[in-house]
Amino acid sequence: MEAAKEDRRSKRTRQLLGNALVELMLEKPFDEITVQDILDRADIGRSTFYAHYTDKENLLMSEIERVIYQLDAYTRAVGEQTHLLLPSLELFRHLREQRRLLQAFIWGRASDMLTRSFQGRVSKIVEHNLLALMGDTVKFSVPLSLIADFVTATFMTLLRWWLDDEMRSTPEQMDEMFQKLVMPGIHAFML
Amino acid sequence: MEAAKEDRRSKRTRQLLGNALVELMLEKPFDEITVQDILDRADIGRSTFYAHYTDKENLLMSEIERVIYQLDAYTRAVGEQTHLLLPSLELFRHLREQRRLLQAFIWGRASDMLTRSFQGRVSKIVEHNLLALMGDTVKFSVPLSLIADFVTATFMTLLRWWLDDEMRSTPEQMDEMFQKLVMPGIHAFML
DNA sequence: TTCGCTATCGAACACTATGTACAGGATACC
DNA sequence: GGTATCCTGTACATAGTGTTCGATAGCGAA
Repeated sequence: MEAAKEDRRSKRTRQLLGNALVELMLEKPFDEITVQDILDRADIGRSTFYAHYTDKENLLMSEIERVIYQLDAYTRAVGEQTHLLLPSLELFRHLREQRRLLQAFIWGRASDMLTRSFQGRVSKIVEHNLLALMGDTVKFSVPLSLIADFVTATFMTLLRWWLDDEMRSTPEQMDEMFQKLVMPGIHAFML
Repeated sequence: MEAAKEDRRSKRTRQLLGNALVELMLEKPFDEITVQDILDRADIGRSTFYAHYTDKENLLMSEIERVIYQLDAYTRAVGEQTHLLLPSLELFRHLREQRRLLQAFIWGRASDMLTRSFQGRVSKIVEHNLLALMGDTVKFSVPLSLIADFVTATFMTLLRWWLDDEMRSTPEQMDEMFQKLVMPGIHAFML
């Protein structure tokens, strides 16, 4: 929406730094990675790094935001489907393309930060769809936020399991498992 | 079972350091806590710290292990109850007593490490009970490890939600929610 | 192509935290 | 009371962080 004009050099630098971090996170945990490591890998000068980011953490966050943004754009492109709590099939399909990136976060022990952002985003979708889905006719005997957390956590669990299993299952199979695990539990709380 | 004889001084030192860390984690995230902070809070000399622990992380881990150990001892005392996947009611009761400690881990952003250890321990219980519960008569259409992960993740989600909600619900209510959320989903995968 | 602007470079620097070493004093154990 | 063990305080080497600045190179617009 803004920053339409970014200097080629800046863009290049940011990309190099981001890629370097991801590569390194495939090799060792995030907090064992030093700024110097990133600099060497990206072949970028020290002062340049600090011209773009305040921190290692700052760089990590900006990478996370990129993932979330793409995920967001994707779900928006897919359109609203209020017949489901989550467009889970589409999400699994989309995330399969991001395997390398997701793996980096998990190997790099930065999965909790990813999960946190993820959780925030996915929870919103779930709450929104939950409301739209049932108008005012259906109520729950527990807080919506808890339902949303449950749905999200299950999704994340499946995602992690999928990655550990080297993504052998198809997105369709993952989606089926997800629906089967999650929906019956939720129905138990409808009034 | 071993190390029955530990010098009073050592024990005291370890306790002071552990408590100091927990106190500090109630105030700020773990990786913003410096060894010096811990030393000041515990009023312990620098070299003494390194005589006991190699690291900040090392100290954290030993605190986590203490929690897990207690949890383990508790569930063992409660006895095996194979009519359930998890002695969840007992766990909720037990964990209510540990509120301060749990809160420290969550506020201190060290919840992922706690969760990891927790997950490992709880998953074993679940897998064990799952097998004992159904002998060879019942099979699942998905790997047991996935079921275990699902159960554990849901438990952890409820636990986190409970803490965020300042533990307003009773252990009994928590247990009921847990059972309702988890069991229907699992039945869907029984063959 | 030229010109002005901005990003990058690299080296130097101050600062903070880490982990180690050691000698002298205190405390626990038997 | 004697001895082993732990604690203390200081000093030090090392490593990583974040900043500064003058020089250089690359960009984009006229």
